[in-house]
Amino acid sequence: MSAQKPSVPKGTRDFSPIEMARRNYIFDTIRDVFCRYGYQPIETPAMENLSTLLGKYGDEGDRLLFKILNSGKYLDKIDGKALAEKDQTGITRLISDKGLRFDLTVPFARYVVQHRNDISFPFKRYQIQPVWRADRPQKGRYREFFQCDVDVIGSDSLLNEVELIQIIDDVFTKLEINAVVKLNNRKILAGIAEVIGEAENFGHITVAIDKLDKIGIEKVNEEMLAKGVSRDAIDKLQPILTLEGKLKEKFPKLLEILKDSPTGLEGCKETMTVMRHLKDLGINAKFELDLTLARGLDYYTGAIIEVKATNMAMGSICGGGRYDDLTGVFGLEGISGVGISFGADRIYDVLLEQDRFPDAYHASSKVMFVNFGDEEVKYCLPVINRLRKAGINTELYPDAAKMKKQLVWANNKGIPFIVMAGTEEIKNKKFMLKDMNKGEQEQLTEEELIKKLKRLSQ
RNA sequence: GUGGAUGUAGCUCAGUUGGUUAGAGCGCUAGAUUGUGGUUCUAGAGGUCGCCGGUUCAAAUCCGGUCUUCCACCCCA
Repeated sequence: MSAQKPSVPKGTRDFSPIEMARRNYIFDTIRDVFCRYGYQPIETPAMENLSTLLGKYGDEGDRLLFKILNSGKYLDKIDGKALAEKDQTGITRLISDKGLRFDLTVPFARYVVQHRNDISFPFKRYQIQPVWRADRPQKGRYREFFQCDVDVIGSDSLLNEVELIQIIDDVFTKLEINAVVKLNNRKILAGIAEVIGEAENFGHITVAIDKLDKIGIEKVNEEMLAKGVSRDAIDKLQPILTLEGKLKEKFPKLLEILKDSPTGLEGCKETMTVMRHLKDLGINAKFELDLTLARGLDYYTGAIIEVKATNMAMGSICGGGRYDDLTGVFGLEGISGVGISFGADRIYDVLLEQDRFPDAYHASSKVMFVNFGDEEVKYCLPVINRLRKAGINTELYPDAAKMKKQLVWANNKGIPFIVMAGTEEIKNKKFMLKDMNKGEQEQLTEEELIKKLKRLSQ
């Protein structure tokens, strides 16, 4: 038997203890903030029916869905004609009816519709789970990654938008990441498309102007022209794209531009209301109106939110927006929701690159007892038990191995304290406590040992 | 899905125009030190050169395919 080289699928990763400690630091921080604002956790299955997922993320999203092959004799359903014509979409529908979830928002909408009778609206939920995308991996882009979603569903109030941005601010303040929150509104974008006379090209226009800071205005114009946007409309768009200045100056200009579009004016008003609240609250993060912020997901209808870490060549670390009709496709009309999603894996990469992980987080147990043999173990075990009951993370090395091996092991594991109890200590009813960082050691009674370690565990 | 780069010891990387026994540092194991780790010294183990095939007397080295990782596009957390 030839040994196969072990590996994990492309774009997926193992997480070792040190990585888990850091990841849990992120999850714990985010979860704490979510709870502080009264959001409640739910979980949904890794897989959903394809009918739930398809058509919610645009064509690109459908392509990136991982599909799960049906069980049983799935080939029986396929006729030779479809195979001969290589009708991939048609065949896929026949052999796969489940897929891995692509995000947490669509499964949440499904959940809300399904459990509508048990939910009292507005419903505030959070959800921290992995999602999967069949994308080609790159820096900060994985095929399996964790999203931390918070959503309010069943409330139109703009206070929800404000609250979500407060949550963003709290999370990144706690994680010590300098973040800038970019805001826009689909209604503003729709209004712009309307006033330049290209309402039907809304999609093409937003996709193109989304790339403005990346490829420049020339290429954006080229792309729009190629997609069938008229020269005249592109000319009209230029002053809007290059709108500069402070918010105070931007909004009056925008209101003037959008004066013939009720939708656009409404989006503008909404964004102004949200920003006014934010200004009054005085949040730490910078926030700005970014008219080029579009976001590809099809279901957004109102506010669009995106967060980037400053000074980092990385995609957004948090994103979201308002969706008015998402539950409608599952048969529950008139329920509007708004939510955001923190990308835990990208936040991890930012924290690692900026060296912002607290050291204390990777510690395992506080103290390890050296194993000298049966007699000594018998002496130590009850004390170890009492240390644990006192809330001190304690472990005993399982084998009576050489002292050196046991100390190296403790050292590698980052255990800060060692207890040695051999014949001498047993005779005196004492314990030798060694501080691994300072190299100092002292003999203590059990009572003193517990007291000291308890103090050091704070 | 499109285009480009990459892969040598557990890790980071050398390796000449194709040539005989593929190296270094770190890590690992043992000893110096039988109850003291993280420093030092000494010794040792560890590689079908990503995988499959081709060219050649001869391939880590050249060619083709494939997979991985990375970069750009697309899109996105």
